Amino acid sequence: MMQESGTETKSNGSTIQNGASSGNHLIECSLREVRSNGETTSVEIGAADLAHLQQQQQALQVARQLLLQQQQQQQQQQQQQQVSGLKSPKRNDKQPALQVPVSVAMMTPQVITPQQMQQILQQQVLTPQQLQVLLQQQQALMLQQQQLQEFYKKQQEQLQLQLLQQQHAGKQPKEPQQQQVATQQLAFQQQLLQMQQLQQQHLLSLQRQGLLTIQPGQPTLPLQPLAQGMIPTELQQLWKEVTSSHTAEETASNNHSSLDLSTTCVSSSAPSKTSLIINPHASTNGQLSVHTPKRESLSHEEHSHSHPLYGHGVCKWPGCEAVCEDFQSFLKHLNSEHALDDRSTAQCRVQMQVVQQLELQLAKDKERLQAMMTHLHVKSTEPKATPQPLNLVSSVTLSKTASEASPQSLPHTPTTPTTPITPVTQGPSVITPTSMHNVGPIRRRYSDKYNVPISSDIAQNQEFYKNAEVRPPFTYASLIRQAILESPEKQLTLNEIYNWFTRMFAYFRRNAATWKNAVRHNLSLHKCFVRVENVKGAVWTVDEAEFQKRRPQKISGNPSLIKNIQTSHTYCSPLNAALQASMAENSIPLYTTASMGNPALGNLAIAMKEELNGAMEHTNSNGSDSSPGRSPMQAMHPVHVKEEPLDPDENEGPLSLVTTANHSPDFDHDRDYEDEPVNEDIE
DNA sequence: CTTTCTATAAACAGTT
DNA sequence: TAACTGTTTATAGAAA
Repeated sequence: MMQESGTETKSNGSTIQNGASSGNHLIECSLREVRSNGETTSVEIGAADLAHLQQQQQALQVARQLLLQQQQQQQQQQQQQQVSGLKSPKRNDKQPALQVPVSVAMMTPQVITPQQMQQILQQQVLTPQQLQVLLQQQQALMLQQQQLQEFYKKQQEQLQLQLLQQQHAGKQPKEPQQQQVATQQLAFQQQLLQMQQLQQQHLLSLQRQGLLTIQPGQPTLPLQPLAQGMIPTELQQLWKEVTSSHTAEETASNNHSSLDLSTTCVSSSAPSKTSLIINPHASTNGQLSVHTPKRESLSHEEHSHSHPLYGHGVCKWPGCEAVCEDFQSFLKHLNSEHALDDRSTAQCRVQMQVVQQLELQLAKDKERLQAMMTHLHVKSTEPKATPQPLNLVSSVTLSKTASEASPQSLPHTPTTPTTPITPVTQGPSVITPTSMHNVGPIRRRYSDKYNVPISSDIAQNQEFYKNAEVRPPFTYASLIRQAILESPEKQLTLNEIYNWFTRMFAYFRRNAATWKNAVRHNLSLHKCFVRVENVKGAVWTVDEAEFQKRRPQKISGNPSLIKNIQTSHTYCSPLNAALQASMAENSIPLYTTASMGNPALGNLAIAMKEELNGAMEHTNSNGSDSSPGRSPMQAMHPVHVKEEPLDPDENEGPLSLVTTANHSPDFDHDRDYEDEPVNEDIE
């Protein structure tokens, strides 16, 4: 395995070196060159950055190990739950006649097969209780942020008024007023601090539960950037404004501690002590403040927020919005309408994906910010994330070689897989694994994804596939074809195909021997792949007609998924509403940065719609019928989504359609974010 | 139960 | 010679 990646870098290294010998400015162009060659590498990294990168890597490794441990725990729990029903997976011959399920053997720490990893990644199994808790936490935090914003605005108005009054009334009554102002100011600041703490805690808990991995780039102090990232930038700026302006006017006469506070807060998301000590309010209710977030201070309408699913007399359950006069009726409503059933479960799943997507987004933006700051302040070039064989996980898999293996594989800038990470499941598994998404036998059959065309799926979930080591739900043949068709010339060498795989899918960054063999095997086996002798050697092309011949076998997603969707497909509309609502009211306001234009969220929605839609079509055509007629989903998509406005080049289309003359080398679609080419060394 | 498709593993030969 | 590329065979699981 290491061997494999070693050889890979070797072959890549040669091309890089060619570039390197050409001049000193290579760094700024090497990326492009390399990419256009279809090479995947990050050798263009400056030697000065190695230390930094290694730090990052170590941090990530720690995070990953943590994650793996949790996943193992989860795995074990699941296995305990389903010991009986286990289909013994593959390679039973290696097992003694006892018929010990292979998975039991895999419970051994540090030993996780790729299949298991993948399965773990895809399962997303949570107990409803956990889901509830997580979602509540999340929503509570968001509510708090909103509250704080509102509160802050009010306070700022008040402040302005008072300042004006002061100016008009002369300086006599200065003291009491100013003290009042200062007190309010402090209260506000303290709330912000508390919120930060809460967010930190929340993030930490997410991390612990495996929903979030530690971001690279903050090897030493993960907390600080995390907290910063969680604060809406607007809010932060406002805060800064007010503190600076206020202190500017005030410090002359008044030596209140607001200055210290503000500076400490702004510069480093302050430790809790300072705020608690300084703030008089904190001293009164400080003991509780950490765990019961500053509700007291928000006095008004606090009841309405005592439950994250209840606000403004409306049930906040995604897609519900039922009006509840008081909290009691809300509780009643909650218990009756949102009890634990398929529907709620499905909604939870959606919500979880929303949250995960948001977290992924957040991680990206933080990374981006980090890169920007790094670029502006330090000279460092933070060469982001050229997809690189991520040996971390695989080395963990290798258990023993892990410790020594990773350090030497230098420029891994691990892109962070944050999306589908399964937290530890615990408690009664009311939801059987089979009722959840993507659970299957360890060796899952990955035929082409039901109905969802490969190119659109890849395009839409590009980030996901790049970062999460999840096996793409397409056959090797489909993937190879996609790789070839994406290339400008519609032809690729074997090595270029390899590189496409590793570039596009984190999953293919390990076990190279296996999948490369499979790729070769597929190329040889399928008539649709034609080998063409070229000047430089041989390239592979696609015989589309042949490929289409082989097409009829395109069905089937995961049966469990479909079953699950089917049971809940009548709720598609609410789900969708929930998704949109979530994005509208929660996420978007938080992302005031460049990520606004980022299609990731929209893509999620689309992908999920497709998922639902595809599954439904499948079930409908399956004859299972059951009055599919008035599914809300069909109202939304009367016809199956062949439309695919996002990507014209589609499977079914003739090859000529696929030609994208404007397609610059095969990675212009990476624009979305991916690998910050921060390499511009302007010195 | 059979067939087909796919994944995986591996042997092997030719080429670089 | 070793690594890469390409072909072929065998086996097994999944799905139709």
